[in-house]
Amino acid sequence: MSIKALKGFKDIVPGEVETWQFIEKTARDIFHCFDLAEIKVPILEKTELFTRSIGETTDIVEKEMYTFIDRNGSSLTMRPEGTASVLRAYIENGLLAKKTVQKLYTIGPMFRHERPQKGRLRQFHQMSVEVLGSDHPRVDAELMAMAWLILKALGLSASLEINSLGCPQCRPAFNAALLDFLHKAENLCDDCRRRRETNPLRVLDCKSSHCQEQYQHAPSILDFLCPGCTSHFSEVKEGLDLLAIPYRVNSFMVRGLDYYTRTTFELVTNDLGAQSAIGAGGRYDGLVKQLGGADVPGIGFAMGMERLALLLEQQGKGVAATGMDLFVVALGAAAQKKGFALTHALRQTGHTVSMDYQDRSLKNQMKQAGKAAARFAVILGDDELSRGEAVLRNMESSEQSPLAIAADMDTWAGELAAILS
RNA sequence: GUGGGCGUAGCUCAGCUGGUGGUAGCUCCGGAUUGUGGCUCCGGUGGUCGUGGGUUCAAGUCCCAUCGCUCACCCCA
Repeated sequence: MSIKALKGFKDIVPGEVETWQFIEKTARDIFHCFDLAEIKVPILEKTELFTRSIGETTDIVEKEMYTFIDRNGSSLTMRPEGTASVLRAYIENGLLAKKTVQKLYTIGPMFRHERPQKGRLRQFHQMSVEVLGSDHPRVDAELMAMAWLILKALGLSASLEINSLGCPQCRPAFNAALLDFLHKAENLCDDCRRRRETNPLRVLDCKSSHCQEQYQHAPSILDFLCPGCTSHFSEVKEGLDLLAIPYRVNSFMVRGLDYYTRTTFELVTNDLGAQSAIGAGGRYDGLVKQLGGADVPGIGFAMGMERLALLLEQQGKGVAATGMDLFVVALGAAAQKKGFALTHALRQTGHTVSMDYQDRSLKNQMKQAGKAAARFAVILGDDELSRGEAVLRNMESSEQSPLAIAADMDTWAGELAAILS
């Protein structure tokens, strides 16, 4: 039995990778428009970084992390999300001192040891954005607008749901009211009874229609927000209105990580099976300080690249590989040598060129040229060579014309390059 | 961690109440066209039926185990 990739780990092969490149390029272009800078951070960190930021009692930390003991005895973890690493880098590199508001993005793999299913892998990829140094509500609105633009540029649509989780000042009162409500509620499902004790906020997210019915009368976090959080939230909404970004307030929306404060949001779709979120994020004003940095507010979000790629493929918007400019068809030993040199010379002019080295039949080489979606073919045979000529074939129109071979290879390549451009 | 579905050629799949693995489609290679791709036609390569046990005269088919994939729960991007 040959060795296979690990469960939940996938190869992204030619034919699929073009769609990924499209997603990444589209996002990078938009990130650039919003003046974000890229930051590349390690995928391996000390375990403590994640337990401190994500929260000890979250599912991620409790049962999903790829954690192992290093040779020197320290506990390391493959990052399950991007924010913690980026904030660590932000603090460690003193980026605060270089710019009061840092807008950063990073793209790369994340690791969570879950059971794989549609749109969910153990190694998955996110494009994530962090804006550090401002708690202005327009930053929140701008970030959501940016996520919205990326989806739009990809030709996808999703609905934006927003909520506010309040701050350490106002959330305790809500938690108390919620707990009180939940303990009075009757006939909660088993999951909700369990969650009521572990993470009361999560209960509101229950999918059981019976539970949801009861939660219609649950206290809303929005009624408990302190004046500061209330006005912040309404300014976020005003910001979205100013940019004409449609959204829906979902006071039941909760996030899976402990560090969120105030604004949270999700971009949701119905087209991904059980998975609905293609992007999500929120504000985390206390987190930088909690990780040992200055008291700097921040907000971020991440988009799941597998999910974006899945949606694009599903909607027939996948991206095909681009064809090559020229395929060199060579017949016979002398022509092979000439073609080999021509191929190299043309590549140096910036064109995509290929040829076959197996000395296959003309028919076969033409077939390869067609399959590679080459725009042109140059046919080099012994007859032509002896006359100092080759044949240039336009693969789409099937028109052919003789092509004089210049004595100097670079000259010839230059002439051909001009035709290709 | 829990539950459902599925493992037959490189890919997509037929294969009935057990009775010799399919002229199956696509791909690949060759030919029709002695030097011209796509379309068509013809031929060819390609299989430990996931693995290991069991039942049987006989197992791709039935039973058990195991591994893998997949969907869903939980949770999440």
